Amino acid sequence: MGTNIDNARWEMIEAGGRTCQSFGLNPLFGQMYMLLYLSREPLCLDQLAERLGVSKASISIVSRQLESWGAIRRVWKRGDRRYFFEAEMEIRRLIERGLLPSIIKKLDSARHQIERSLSLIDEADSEDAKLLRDRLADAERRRARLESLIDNPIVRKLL
Amino acid sequence: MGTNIDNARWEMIEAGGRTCQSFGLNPLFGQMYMLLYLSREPLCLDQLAERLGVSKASISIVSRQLESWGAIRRVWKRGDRRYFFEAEMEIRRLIERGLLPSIIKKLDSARHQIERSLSLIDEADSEDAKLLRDRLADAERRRARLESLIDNPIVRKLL
DNA sequence: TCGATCGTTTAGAATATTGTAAACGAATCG
DNA sequence: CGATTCGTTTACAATATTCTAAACGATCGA
Repeated sequence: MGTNIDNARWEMIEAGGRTCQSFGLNPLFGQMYMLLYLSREPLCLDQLAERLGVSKASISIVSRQLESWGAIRRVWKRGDRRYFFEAEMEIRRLIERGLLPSIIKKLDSARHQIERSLSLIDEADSEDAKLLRDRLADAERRRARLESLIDNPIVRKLL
Repeated sequence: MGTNIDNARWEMIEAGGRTCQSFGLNPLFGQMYMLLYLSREPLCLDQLAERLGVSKASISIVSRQLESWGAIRRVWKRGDRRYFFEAEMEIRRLIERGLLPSIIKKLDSARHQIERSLSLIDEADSEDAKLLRDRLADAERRRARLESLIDNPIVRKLL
């Protein structure tokens, strides 16, 4: 009956890959996270490569990216030179360390761009300039609303 | 002083492209939406192609995708065979028609996959099966939480 | 110190995405 | 009706992404 378990696990891994792909990411991100998420124990690079059927080089690159997002963690076993990866199980930490910082960064860069474009037309007084100013102000209102949504304590709690 | 206005607009268009790119999307989506968002009047395919410096074929494909997401709208001028596009200015509508449906679809497909994997190991009773069941149940809890977050009236209002 | 193991880097192959020109069908107008 | 305009489709070129094998440096143990 091991086959059914393997199938169930593998389908989840594939689904994780497809989900990542649908967000424009390398499917390996989702596959690797899911494999670790469903694994009893942490896995080393070679195990990850073997089970996902890709080279160790890919695993090396993708795993460091996943780690930088806080989605997986590096752990050591004493007396073993290798290191192992385990999935971050606390979704809150994953969101707070990985997702939110990147969104906040984008929102910040958007604010900078809007301000910069506004300053470029500071002295202009044409109809076109007025329209552009209006639209940029509107965009800034949208942007600020999103920002406050993220900071909202109620929303934070729900995450 | 038309140059400064053009610069301000073009920088916003480029920023829109970069934002889309950072989400793994074709930059043209962001560029095109931003161009329409900052435009006084709706623009036709040829105008979009000319102003963004790409072929009409690309515009044709990308515009229909944007339209299907509810990000832009098709409008007609009487006595003109061409049709024109304008940006959807109501961010709420954009979220409700474009973003949320796609998220809901993903959450739904995730639920299906979890259920399917659970049913595959229905009869299994090994330690591995138990662990997998636990993890899948945990994943389902996460998923359901996200779903309820989207449905939460407080959150809906904030959007 | 030598050989083995481990993780990383790199050069380039394989693949997927994106963009174009040209062909096309449909609608419009003289 | 032709001729023209408009949007779409298609075949293919350009580009970007993803993956691998091989080389590499570091570390450990014999």
